[in-house]
Amino acid sequence: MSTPSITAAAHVRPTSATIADVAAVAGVSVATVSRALAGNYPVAAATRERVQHAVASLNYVPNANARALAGATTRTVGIIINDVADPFFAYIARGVERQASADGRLCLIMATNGDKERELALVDLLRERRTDAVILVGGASDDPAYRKQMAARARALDADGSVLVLCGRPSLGPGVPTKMVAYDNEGGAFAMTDYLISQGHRRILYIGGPSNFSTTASRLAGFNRALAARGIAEDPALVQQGAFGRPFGYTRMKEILATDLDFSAVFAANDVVAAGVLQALEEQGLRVPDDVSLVGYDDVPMANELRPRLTTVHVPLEDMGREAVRLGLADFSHDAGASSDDTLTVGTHIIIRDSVKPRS
Amino acid sequence: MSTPSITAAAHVRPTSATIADVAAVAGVSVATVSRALAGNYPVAAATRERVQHAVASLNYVPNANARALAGATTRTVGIIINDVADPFFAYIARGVERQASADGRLCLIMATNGDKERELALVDLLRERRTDAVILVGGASDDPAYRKQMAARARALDADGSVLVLCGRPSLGPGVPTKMVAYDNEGGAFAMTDYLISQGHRRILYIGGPSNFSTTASRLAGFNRALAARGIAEDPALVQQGAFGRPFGYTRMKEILATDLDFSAVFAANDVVAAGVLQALEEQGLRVPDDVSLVGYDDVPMANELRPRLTTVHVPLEDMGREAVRLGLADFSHDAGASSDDTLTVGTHIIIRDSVKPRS
DNA sequence: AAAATCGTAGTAAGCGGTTACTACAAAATC
DNA sequence: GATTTTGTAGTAACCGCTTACTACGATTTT
Repeated sequence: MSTPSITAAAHVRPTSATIADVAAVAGVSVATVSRALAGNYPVAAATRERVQHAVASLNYVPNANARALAGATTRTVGIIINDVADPFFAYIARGVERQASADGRLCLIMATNGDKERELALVDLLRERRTDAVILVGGASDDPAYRKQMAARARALDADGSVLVLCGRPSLGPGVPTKMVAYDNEGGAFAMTDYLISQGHRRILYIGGPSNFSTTASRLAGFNRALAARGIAEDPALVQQGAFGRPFGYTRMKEILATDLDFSAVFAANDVVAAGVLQALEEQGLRVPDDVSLVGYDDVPMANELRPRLTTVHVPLEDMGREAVRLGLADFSHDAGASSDDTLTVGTHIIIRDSVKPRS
Repeated sequence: MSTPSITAAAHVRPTSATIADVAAVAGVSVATVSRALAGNYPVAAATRERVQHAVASLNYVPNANARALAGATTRTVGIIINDVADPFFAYIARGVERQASADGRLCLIMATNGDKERELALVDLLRERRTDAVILVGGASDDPAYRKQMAARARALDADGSVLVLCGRPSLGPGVPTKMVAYDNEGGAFAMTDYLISQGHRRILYIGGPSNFSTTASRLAGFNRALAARGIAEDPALVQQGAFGRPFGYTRMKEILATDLDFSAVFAANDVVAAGVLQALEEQGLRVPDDVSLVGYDDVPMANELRPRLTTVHVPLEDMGREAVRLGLADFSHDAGASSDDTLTVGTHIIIRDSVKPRS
């Protein structure tokens, strides 16, 4: 780097100017510097100016770690998602970052890649950081052992004066101290399925999403409820679970096309799966929507770039992220007494584009 | 939350167990607890076990802020990007998160939304946090005042024992202590332009990217060099700068189509702009690639979902993020003496898909 | 003019860790 | 048996800030 040390010099970690240095230069006490900078205590104008000069001349910035240790907050929120580059998570993360930033917070982000053990470990890492809130995003496993462990962490965070916010995932059970921002997975799936049925489709293939995963379960529940409401029997062959992700949609659709399964529409568990399904269909010479209708879920930007443009369920991802932060920081807000609600549900609605046609 | 306080109770900030609590429970000194946990100093097996029991029973996790204050590192890297949800940045961020995580670091992420004042402020915020490295991603303004200010921050970070890593943006000048991971913008644009020319295109419209922005400048330079190499004169009317982003591509293309400008191919400054251009072309009844050829830059996943699938320049975004972290943490690695190189350039190459046809 | 009030600034006790230095049995060496 | 070495563990001094408490000259009040 810029300052090559003399060969014989012992390794000395370079350190920045401290508040004591500023105090020395300004000729005041450290308390005065702290106050001049914080502005929460009267300091004479002339003194304040001397301090500011010293700060500038030393290129001083306060040490946030020391500040966090002495003060009451780290001014940080943590967010745990599946994958930083997956648009579903990225849009929620954008909302989190924007709201956190608006609240003067910085944002620690980390990815689990779908590994629930790792998720637990990451929550612990965030607990070490003493973040003001930790936000857990996206569907969760329903494994009881895992749920128990996560509940324990929720209690620990609560005891530490932090909050665990669940964003788009189910409750950890009654009495477990968490806040939640939920969205209507079941209702969105119901509405979409009902729409497909209204277009004359009766054999609808539901594809994607891990089984025993909260998001999948809700969407599937809405799907089945819509079927039942219209008096259509469930057919296990028409429900193909497995994973989220484009490759899954592509591969599983290919496999199905190799069988003689009969269906006129496909409900993909999310838009990304739908993209994979679309490719498989295309490669088989099947046209969407003329030969088969296709819908997705989430309404990520890609849905609008696919051809045909994908009919899907809109989920206000960025808003969810914002709300998660609001909920998490509610205790820090001005009127600390005001008890905000602990859970908030955002709505979903279907967006009709070009990928569905009435069954001929 | 879970433990509603009794109405009259004074507000007491809940605090977590400390190392002193653990020491008391285990019946040892705090030093012993610290050592048992760090494992960098011999502790009798029996003692270690008592400590571990105490830790478990108290649900103790060490306070990372205190640790950072007393120790030498925060085990954190900071990354500053334009937009969390933009795939270009999201993929780089994914690389950063993954490598940081592999190195036992957490990742502070923040977005500038393209505001360079904000970018400067964010670097200061990161300096306060004493992160091990701060990574600045994406093209930068060439405004001299801005560059001067950023250079000052690079020096400050260096003096603090941190590093400023520039990822995909030009140097701040000789002597400014930074590390860099660069990619060959100029070369990629040259190769792509040359390819278009080889397909018979001579009037190529270059569209998108802010002027006086490093990324645009390099891509445009490659574009012009390819033209020159083939003896084609530059035509100012064929260079349409302005911004990145889908809306810009759409709007500007619409405007151009309202004129009688002649061109047979469009080189969009990036894939997202290309998506907007594609829509404008479509709406005008122009078919790609039959009526006009279209190419992009970056090779984000969306490029492969467009129809026609977009021919574009591949940039190894995730790798760039990983390398930025490697470079930034190089001083922390095992053999601290080994001076790794301060700058690294990753290659780009063109990906031929379906959006270009030879000019008829 | 004495007393009370006000505006400013300093002193020092934490916050929760790490680690250099010291202490002291038990084991090894002479 | 006396001395040195070794293995463990304790003491206490930081790291860089915030803030309760104290101090004190200048105004006001009585």
